[in-house]
Amino acid sequence: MDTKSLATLLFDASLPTLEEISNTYPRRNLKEGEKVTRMAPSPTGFMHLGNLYAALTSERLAHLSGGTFYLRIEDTDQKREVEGGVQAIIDGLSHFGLNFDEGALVEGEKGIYGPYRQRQRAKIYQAFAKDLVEKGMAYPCFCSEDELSDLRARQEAEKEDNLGYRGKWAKCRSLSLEEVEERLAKKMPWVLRFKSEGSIDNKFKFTDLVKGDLELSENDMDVVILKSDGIPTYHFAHVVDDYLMGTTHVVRGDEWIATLPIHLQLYRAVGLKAPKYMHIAPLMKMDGSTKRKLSKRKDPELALAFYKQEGYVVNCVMVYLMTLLNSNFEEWYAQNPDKSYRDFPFSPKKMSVSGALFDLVKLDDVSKNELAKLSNTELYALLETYTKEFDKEFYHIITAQKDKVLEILNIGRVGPKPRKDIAKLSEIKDYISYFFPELYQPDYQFPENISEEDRNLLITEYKDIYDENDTQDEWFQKIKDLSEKHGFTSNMKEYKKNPEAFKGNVAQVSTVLRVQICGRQNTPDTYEVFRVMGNELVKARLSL
RNA sequence: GGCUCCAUCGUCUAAUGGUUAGGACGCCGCCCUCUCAAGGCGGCAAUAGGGGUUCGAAUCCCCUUGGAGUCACCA
Repeated sequence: MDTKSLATLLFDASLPTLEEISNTYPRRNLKEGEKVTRMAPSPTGFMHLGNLYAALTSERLAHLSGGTFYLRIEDTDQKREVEGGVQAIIDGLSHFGLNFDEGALVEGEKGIYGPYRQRQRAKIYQAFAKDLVEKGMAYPCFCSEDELSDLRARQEAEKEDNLGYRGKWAKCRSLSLEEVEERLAKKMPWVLRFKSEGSIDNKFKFTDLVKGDLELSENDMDVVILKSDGIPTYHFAHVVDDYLMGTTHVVRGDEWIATLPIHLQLYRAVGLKAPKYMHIAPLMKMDGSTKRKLSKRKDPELALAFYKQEGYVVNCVMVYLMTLLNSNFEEWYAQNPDKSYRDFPFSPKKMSVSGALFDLVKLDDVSKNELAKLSNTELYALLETYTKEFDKEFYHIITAQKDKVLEILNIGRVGPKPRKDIAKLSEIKDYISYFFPELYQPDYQFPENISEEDRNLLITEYKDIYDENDTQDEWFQKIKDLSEKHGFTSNMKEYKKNPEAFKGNVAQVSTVLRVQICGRQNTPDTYEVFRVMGNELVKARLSL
């Protein structure tokens, strides 16, 4: 077979030479230990927590080493592409604080290793493919979809363990130059297949930075490297791009381990050095009684957009993801509560080899702790941004009374043990609604052991004695006095010993006042609440 | 089904052949307390099963079972 002629037959003469290509893509000049990683999504317009998790791993690895994190768009499958998909990816990640040093932008791109959109790199892949054809390592295949499914059917009938276009089944392997010419003349569509010399019986060892030592079989399938539209498959594009763009560490989901032998084989064939690999375990989710990896199609509630909409604060989500990423992060963070997750000495060695279940309850706990660290002004700023996008009504209310809202958010926030009762921004509206007449929806559930008569008496008398200038001690003394006056003890210990001796206790009296004024049974410290609420509103709500 | 990987409380995990199998979340109880949240103290809760190797196994080996992933002109 005259492979040079075959190559000329198949490819445009205007393709750049490999030398020209390597001149356009200089090797990166990296310092010792400096890493270059990338995120390489297909622009399907949908990102979920699992994508963010993988992106965070890549980003941390690069930036902790002083290296580069870039974005490459894998748009080789036009069918799956969604309008605005690139925008969704970039917006999603930048919302969560992950920024790219180079690569695709919504419009255009930055960096000298572009284009960063694979479809625009068609000629580059074709040049490498042509070279493989010339070397006799790739060949055109004219098999139709029907022929391929026939092939699979025959293999299954023969109880073949390894299905696929390989060895003796690869009939286009043996096409002569004339036969190829003839089919080309008939305008038959073709794909380019890599001619595998590997054998499934040959095992080799491979060291993955996360998974450790793996024993894999050589690939023996003649995989498609260029599709009939001249665009490469993932396998080929990955090999070419990650070399040319100088990726040092490929971080990707462990579903790629199965095809790793293909990639290593292709690297050898094109004569380029393979990067290091980190195959990370995917985030899992409970589906009925079994767990499975997060899916774009099945788990819309895990979309990044969903978390934003729910008001999960970026830093909280990131801290939670870090706890999943490195088992020793939590301990480190507990000892360094004032540091950013970005300061954590993340290590691939500490990554889990099997997939972790995504735990919303734990995320809430992490979030409450994080939000408790914020000042009232910081929390207000987050709330303002959030409500502006997702709750216009509330946005107008809080911006019109910003000082009041700041005071409300400050209740129980200062001091060594700040309240931890907010997990996400969407909860704040209900949490503080009773301060605002326009949101107030009282639910009057009074203590059942206090008669309506006593209750009304307590409320009416309290209205007369409440003074917003009282200190906390004076304030509470008044409530105690009021309680005692009507037969409710202010001594909780006494009450516990002998509840029958009293009508009730001061806690119940306080609850009456809380419910009457706040319209609910649970609030922060009512002294603070009443004070922030203001004399006028407190007195108004005490008016029966 | 073939191949690859994985297996410690419900969940995330620690324990590099010698620990009383540790922590965190959740749950339960008690304390504190004007309610709630927080906080403090305590409790429930795990080495999938079976064989080896060894003075000694969660840890090393084998088998079984279970789980995940993958077998496209998708990535």
